Amino acid sequence: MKRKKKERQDLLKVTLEENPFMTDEDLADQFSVSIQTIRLDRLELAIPELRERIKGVAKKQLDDVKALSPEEVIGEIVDLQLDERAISILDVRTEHVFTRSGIARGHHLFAQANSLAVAIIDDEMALTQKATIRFTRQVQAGERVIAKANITGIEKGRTSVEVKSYVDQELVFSGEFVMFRTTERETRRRES
Amino acid sequence: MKRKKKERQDLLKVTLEENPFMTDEDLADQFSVSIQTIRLDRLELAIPELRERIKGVAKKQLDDVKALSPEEVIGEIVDLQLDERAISILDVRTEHVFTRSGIARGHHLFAQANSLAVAIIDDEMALTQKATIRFTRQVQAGERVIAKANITGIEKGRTSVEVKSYVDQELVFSGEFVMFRTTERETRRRES
DNA sequence: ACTACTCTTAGGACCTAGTCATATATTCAA
DNA sequence: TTGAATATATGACTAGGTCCTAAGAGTAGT
Repeated sequence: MKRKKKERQDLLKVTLEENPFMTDEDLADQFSVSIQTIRLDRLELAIPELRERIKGVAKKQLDDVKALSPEEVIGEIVDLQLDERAISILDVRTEHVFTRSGIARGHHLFAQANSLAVAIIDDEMALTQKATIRFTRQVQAGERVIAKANITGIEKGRTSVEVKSYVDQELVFSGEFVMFRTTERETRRRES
Repeated sequence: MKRKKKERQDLLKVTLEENPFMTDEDLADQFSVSIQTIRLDRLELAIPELRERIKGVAKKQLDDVKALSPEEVIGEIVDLQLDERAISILDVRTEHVFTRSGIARGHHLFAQANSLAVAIIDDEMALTQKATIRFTRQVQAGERVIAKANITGIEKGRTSVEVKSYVDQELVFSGEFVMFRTTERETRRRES
């Protein structure tokens, strides 16, 4: 019965995915096999023991606290022509998506676009003043989003940037950003 | 030396808060006392052992994922009337701001507003389809942003949400979100 | 100086949820 | 029926604790 083992292991995998807190004993009970069999299964599937499992989950949790954006830019900038155009890449991973649907949360796509709009500005500082955005297609985990920004207009203190994001040539996001720029003569130096 | 013990225990507490992964042995080394002393300290402070600690952290993580609201949302929701209004609070900290200027990056304010717009929807799933946003005032680290969302219109499959964010009564952000909603008749149940 | 007290350290028995290695039993398919 | 795959059993060992008892160290009051 080759199928029996395979079946059990598949089930074991998903079972532990949605409830990592089960001991080998619990699992043995559930699948009506011996503890040793469960251990062998885990070994074959390279699933760590309970303690390591929950340690992993806990570590992730702690990382998530920092989450959203330690770096200055969301996504990796691969091309940058100041005051002209810029391109960045964002690999959508599980932490970017809704757990239920697997669809990327809007604010990550926005964050990528917004970061790019900031980066493209050739000035000391750039802030988003206004934006009109459109999410045209859902993005799943595992997909790579390429955002392309272009300057569409420069007036004194104000710059318009258009950002279009694609997954495989397909438009998933577009936005029109109005950026505010200053030349570092802002109200600064307020130590308190 | 009554202070010595108290001091150590206080330190122990904060140490474990920011790094729950330390064993008693690690802690004993750090404080140059015996393991037994650490155990006594934990006992007095009612701090559980390593395994229970990380189990707690991990459980929280998993709950958050399941709960859909708390951690899926940027900012803490303090009021929620489904399909009516919602309020969330975001404390802007150093990781949210540009290191140069100390001004909050737009996408965090957007993320808070977007999250709130998602949370307010009384349906299985909600996605942002379109948004027009405006950053009306810069937000510094240390400030508390209160976002208020109101439903402004519901049609079948589409809901308009208005979000206004304030720091001390002062408007810092406003946005008009068009949300897409579905009722969980998604492709699910694929055992393989 | 002696006692009283808190604090600290030490030791042993036990626990859980494993590890690894070895041996035996069961099952199935050729 | 025999051999390979699969399953189970057993024993020795581990980390990171628990709980309990006992004893030493430091300090204060009388």
